[in-house]
Amino acid sequence: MSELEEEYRLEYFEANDFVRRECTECGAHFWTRDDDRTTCGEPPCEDYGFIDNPGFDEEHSLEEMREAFLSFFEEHGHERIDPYPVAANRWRDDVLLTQASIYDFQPLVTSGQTPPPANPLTISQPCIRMQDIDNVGKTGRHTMAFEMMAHHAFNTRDDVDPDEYAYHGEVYWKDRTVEHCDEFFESMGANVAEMTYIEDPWVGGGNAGPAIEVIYRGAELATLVFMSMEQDPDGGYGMKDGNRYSKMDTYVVDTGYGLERWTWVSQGTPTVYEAVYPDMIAFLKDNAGIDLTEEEEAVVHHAAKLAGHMDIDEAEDMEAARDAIADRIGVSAAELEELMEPLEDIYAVADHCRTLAYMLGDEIVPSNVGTGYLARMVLRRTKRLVDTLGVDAPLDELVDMQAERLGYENRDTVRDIVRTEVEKYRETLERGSRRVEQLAEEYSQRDEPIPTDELIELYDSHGIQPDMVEEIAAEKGATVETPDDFYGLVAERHDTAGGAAEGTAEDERLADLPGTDRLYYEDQQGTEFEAVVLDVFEREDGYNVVLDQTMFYPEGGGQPADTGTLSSDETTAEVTDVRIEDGVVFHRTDEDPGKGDFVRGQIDVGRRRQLMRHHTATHIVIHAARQVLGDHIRQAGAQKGVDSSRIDVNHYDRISRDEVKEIERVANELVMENTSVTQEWPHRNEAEAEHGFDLYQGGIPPGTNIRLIHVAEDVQACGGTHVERTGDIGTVKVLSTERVQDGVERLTFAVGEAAIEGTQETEDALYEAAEVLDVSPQDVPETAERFFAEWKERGKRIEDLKEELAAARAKGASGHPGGDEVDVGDATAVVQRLDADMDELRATANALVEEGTIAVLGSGGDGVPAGDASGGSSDEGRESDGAQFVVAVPDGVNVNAGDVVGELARKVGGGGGGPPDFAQGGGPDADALDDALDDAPDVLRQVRNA
RNA sequence: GGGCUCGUAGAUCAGCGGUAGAUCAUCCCCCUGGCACGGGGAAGGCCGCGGGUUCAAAUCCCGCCGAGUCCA
Repeated sequence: MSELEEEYRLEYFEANDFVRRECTECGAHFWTRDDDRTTCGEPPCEDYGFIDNPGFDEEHSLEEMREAFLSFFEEHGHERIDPYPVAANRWRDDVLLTQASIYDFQPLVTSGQTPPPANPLTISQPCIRMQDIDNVGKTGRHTMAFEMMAHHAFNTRDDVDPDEYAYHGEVYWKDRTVEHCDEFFESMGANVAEMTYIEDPWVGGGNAGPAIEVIYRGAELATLVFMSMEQDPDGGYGMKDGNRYSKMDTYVVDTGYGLERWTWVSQGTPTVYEAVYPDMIAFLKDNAGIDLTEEEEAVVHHAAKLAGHMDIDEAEDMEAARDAIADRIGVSAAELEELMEPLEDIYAVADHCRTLAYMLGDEIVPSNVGTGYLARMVLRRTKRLVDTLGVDAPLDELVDMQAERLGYENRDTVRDIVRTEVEKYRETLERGSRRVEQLAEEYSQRDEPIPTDELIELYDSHGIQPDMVEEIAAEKGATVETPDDFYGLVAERHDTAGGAAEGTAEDERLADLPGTDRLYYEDQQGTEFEAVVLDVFEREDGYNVVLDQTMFYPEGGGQPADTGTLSSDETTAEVTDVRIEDGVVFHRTDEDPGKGDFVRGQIDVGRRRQLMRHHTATHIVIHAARQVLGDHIRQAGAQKGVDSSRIDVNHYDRISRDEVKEIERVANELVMENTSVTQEWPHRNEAEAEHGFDLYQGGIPPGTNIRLIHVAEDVQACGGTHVERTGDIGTVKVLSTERVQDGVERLTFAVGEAAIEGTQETEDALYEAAEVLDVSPQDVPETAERFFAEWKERGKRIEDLKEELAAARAKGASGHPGGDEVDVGDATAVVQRLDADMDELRATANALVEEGTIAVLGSGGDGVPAGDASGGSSDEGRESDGAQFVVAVPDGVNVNAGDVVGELARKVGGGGGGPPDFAQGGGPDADALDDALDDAPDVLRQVRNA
């Protein structure tokens, strides 16, 4: 059936008397030494056979197992490699977390562009698989964090050019891989006669190949993948994903041995967790006060054994599985649940804490983006579990237990981050529950369930899970119906089609061009050069010029392109932009310098110098930020400029003013030391071995050799141009900090002249403010504070006075002067023009109503003279800002104030309205104000009659 | 990177075009032998900032700043 069948006929199998069988249960093909075997051995075809019956010579801890594996492969010609971080986005941009050891070598090594750090190699790689999060603790075998033990060999076919790839020839392939695996497990004391090798072709990430699952006593101990094909519509192999594949020039041995699995198998405990985290589980049980009787212990043990070999990979099967298990043990499902749930939570907590230790230990900073978001999710979930269990140890302590076990050195920072995060979560929960309580009260009063869209809103915008809503709502007597497809509905809200980027096709002439010689690396200070024009491409707004060599730096690594000129004997062309594609540098010019001609290149020195200063300064600022804020500081993005540059760094808190000052101090210290800035091109594996992945602050360059820039003890892989000595930077000034995402802080800074200018600008603002206040700059804060306080006080005083004035006016008005008193049926009204602002009008109207009269007040302006005290604009006086009315009606008088205002406002070309007892309005035509007021008595009577 | 929500009194929030409010906290008074409670009153607001629309903006629209949250 499989087109790969031939691939599995290994000499090793033949030589060792293996037979190929088809599983009578699932139909899979497998290889075994046991002639009588009929099934493949993998659950559900067969039960776990190692629980209470350890599968190896002796019990081993995780540490012992790891060492046994690594030293076995060392003894068999492999070099032991240090693990990579779990944050895979440190060396690749297509994934967030390391999910397998092969991730360490994708895509540059597996494609042959970069040599592996050793060949063959063996490694113990910490991995995190978030997709298993719901199963952790429940199935007995799923963990989110695990170590993948592996041996890898990177091969190229003999018939390819030895120089085409970064490694050449075959190290070993399928036979040796299976042999190693077989021998390793035999050396651990496994009974190899019980082992089966299942044929299970592998497909993933555009690659594919034959693969073998290694099964022992029902447990999958290893997967041996032979990555050798790539997706190709015309390929000769059809794989299970429905695509066609063809053979590649490179072929890679990718093995994965689950360290936790075989530690478990060696111990034969009911669950993997008890084998892997015995200490932490004991601690948590003790802390949560879980003390089972012997009888209960027996039930749990029995249930765990059953759960282990039931196929419950999906969370929704969980309940059915639990029922079935309860049935088989002979207890009620409810009893079993009560017994099992706390234990499951404890298992999950232990696993999650290890996950967090990996993430935070590898310097992931919690945030609402990227890996930081994943870390936050895990942390919050763990916190919920810990609270449910009633464990009173703080979470940072629990995570620290794992961080200590894993040997991390930044444990204090990790604890600090956990504490900060827990506090943030507490605040979110508090905010959230207040919100839910309110909603719950509202809906319980109306006797309605809380609607689904409210639920979605609560989750999507406020991070509150439906089960939490249910809990709080129940307390308030409200009901909630969470739809089954809740998370689907949330996803729908996010369903917006993203536009696909359009690719641009380049001329085929391009392919023939040689890579441009880049003089800016040889001589970073150089500004003039001579070159031959190899080709010129006409573009809409100019020309793309390709030279044999250039000193122009193309945009890259956050450093903008150089500008300048290319001149021949006849013309001088302005270079406005420079780009690099596949090693070819394109100079965008306004004129055609002529193909085949000699040109003299001249780059804009001032611009370049400033860019170089900023680039070197970027390294210095990162370095300083690291020293001040902690080792977790890492560049999350950068943009250099002429006037200022910015870098984004991961940090779990806002950067305080004091920290900014300290960063400036440390940075400028480096500048004043005036140490030389050096570059080197070491082999990447040596560079990585010596400096680690922190080299790659600004992205991962391909190639065997990489360029390193040293500034004092700071080392970064970097393709940019730099000054010769740190003193050339002059000075570094941090202009501002902003929070660009949660967990990502942006530092904007300037160097050299730009730093001085930046400081001067700030000073100017201060001096101007000082001048306005007529005090010395030092006194500005205090004075501003005093003025602001006085200003507020005056505002209040004016309010009070207006009210007093209004009351006095009202009294006066009823004694006639200033206003006309009109009889409107059984009430009297005062109609009055009063050029004052709205507040004053309202106050007066209120005072009149107090006196028992209807108030109809009109204003043609606020009565304040045009302009202000400094009044310069007397040329036109002040344009009238229109007419305003306030109409107020006392209780019990049958006049609708809104109608009156509406009618009056219409006469001045505007509108108005308001409640029946107090309405406001106005219009632009102030000249018609008096006429409108004259008509007011009629309007009042009309409205009354209506 | 994208979506959504929120910035109003010291705190928590209501108001969502028409006179800025409630509760708690604060201060004063009453009740009591004293305290808690209770009752009465007062003080406390650039309604985040800046534009726009409108006769009128806390309220509608746009931009910025700040905070939160979900997804990749």
